Amino acid sequence: MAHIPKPTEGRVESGIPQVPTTVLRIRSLLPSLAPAERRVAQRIIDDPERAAASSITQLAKDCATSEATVIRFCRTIDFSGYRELRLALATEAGQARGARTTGAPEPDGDINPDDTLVTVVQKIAYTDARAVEETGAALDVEVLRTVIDTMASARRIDVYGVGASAFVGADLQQKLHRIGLASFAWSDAHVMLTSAALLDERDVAIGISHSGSTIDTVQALTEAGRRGARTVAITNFPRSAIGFADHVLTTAARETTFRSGATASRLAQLTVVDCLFVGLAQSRYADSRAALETTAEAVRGLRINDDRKRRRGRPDDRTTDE
Amino acid sequence: MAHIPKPTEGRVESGIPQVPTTVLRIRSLLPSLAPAERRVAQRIIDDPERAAASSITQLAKDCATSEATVIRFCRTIDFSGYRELRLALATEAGQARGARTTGAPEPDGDINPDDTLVTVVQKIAYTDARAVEETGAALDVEVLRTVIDTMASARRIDVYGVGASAFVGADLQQKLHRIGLASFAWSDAHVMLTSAALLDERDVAIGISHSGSTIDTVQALTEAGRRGARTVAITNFPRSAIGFADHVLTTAARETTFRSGATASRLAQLTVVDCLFVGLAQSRYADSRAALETTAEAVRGLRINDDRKRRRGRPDDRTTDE
DNA sequence: ACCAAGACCGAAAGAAACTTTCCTCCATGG
DNA sequence: CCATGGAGGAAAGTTTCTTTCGGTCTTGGT
Repeated sequence: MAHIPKPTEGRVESGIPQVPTTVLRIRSLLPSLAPAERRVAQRIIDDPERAAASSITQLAKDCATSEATVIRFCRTIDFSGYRELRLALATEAGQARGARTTGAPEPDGDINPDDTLVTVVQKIAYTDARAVEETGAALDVEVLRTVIDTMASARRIDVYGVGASAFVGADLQQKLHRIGLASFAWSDAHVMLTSAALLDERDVAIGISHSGSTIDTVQALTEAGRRGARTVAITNFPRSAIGFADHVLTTAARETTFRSGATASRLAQLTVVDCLFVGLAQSRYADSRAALETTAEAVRGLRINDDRKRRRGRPDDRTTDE
Repeated sequence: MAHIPKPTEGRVESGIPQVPTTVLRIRSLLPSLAPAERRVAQRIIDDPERAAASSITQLAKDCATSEATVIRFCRTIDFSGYRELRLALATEAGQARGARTTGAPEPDGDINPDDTLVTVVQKIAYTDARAVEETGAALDVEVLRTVIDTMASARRIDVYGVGASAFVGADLQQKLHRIGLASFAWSDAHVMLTSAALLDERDVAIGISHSGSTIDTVQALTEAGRRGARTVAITNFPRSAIGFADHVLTTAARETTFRSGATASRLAQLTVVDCLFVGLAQSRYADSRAALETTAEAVRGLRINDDRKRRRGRPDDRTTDE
């Protein structure tokens, strides 16, 4: 009989449509098998996943034959034994499953009132992840670099945002603070304006607005600009009112109808915040590292060491937040 | 302690890019493992495919431990034994391989001080997106459903979180409020406790902590439970101190060393918040719709209509936030 | 400091799964 | 009618997996 290569031998590593080579091989050898072995083969072809989950004893019984025959069968199709066959089957079953689900192209993203909860979770995770990914891909690194440089040397940094963007602003402020940059986050129209009025050429003001049209934020940023501060906008719509800023960092989130409640948008904004934060921390590495470690040390005592019956070792000491 | 689901139970089976849920589970339980078991876990995380191909004897030897420990490890992560774990790993390895051929090569996640800014942005977007995606894939929908039902009929909902998790809590509170659910978010230890003391059987308390060990949050949630309220935890480490909660929703974020500043973790938490929010909005469709529209209407006036020369019409009116 | 409780872990016995060996059965062709 | 050889199963042999048990090390409480 001509040599039929085993799955792991010289095989093309990446034909796009992955195929269950082992099952195919078995099928092609089917006619040349003895009756008892053929029963085994047939059963595996019928349901490889199930076969992978059975012990050799079980499989032999299912095929009304002996374990020895199964072993012989494994040898016939060029495996060293049952273990190896089983591993190959399990792997291929996984591939098949992966392909199956990957094939189902993602939903329109929009959520219907009668979607099942499983679908809802899938769609949310999908659109949220996409918002993050696309924001990263679309982010203008040159602008980012400029903003980072400007911030690194700023005397003071003001952050404006209302509604959901206020939380993003607060998050940014907290992070800046942790690496030793003086910054403030405001979400009250009056306070924003009064704070902006105190800025000058040495300062930076950052306005966060998904729509780019939030009056309070735009006004505060405008005021900051009038006072001479460098202005930065984080928005999904660079051509909106807030686009006048010196530097515009664009997010790429598409909110769907039902979820008009600022879901993907704030994740996209936070991604930008992460880029700012890490970029800054990196550009001021020595300072940041020290500051991060100091702050980490400070909150360490706020962790529970072992207050309940639980396996030893408290969760990673490294995480210093929340 | 709340039930921690096995890979095959009520869980979302398919974020687009297939996700290795077993490995994710192991990762989330890593900190709660004993030293010897942790070595085993680490080795599996490092190279699942190789682990799947090893016998228990081999694996034990590689980890410089006994086979008994490996078995114990399998039990800790809710497998019936080594065989089952091996099968799951083999299947996932297959999935990964199938996905790899189509997908892009993955960066190694960790950020070095001398990475270029472009690389930094790529890595951030990648890990952030992965955190969102994997959280969605690993989320236990049954638990989510229970939590949603409980919340929908609650008299009042308290949300606890400090540090970065405080912003997530505030975000959740804001969203709940928008669909007409009475809720409060606290981040001050004293206020948390006093608020928790006022809860009873009709109420729900939600504690948010990445590590699961933040003293303030855990104490407040404990107090709430003692008063009879239903308790919910959102954490990356279900076996941590906060795991006592009636219902545990697990996130799947891996913070990298440099970014120990709560980046991916809060995105993962927000993804869970989104699922809660949309799930609730959906289950109370009529009420939510009305409430959403009313609130949207209320903030509409806070948008700029056309205050400068700008191309298209103003961005989506539907987005009602920030 | 000392003891008790309990977590942790490996050695070894026991069970199950896998592999090899060997023997029987049976069809075939001289 | 008998040698021959392949198919297939029983059982012995080997490896892998699981359970049990006891020892060591912490930890928390006198």
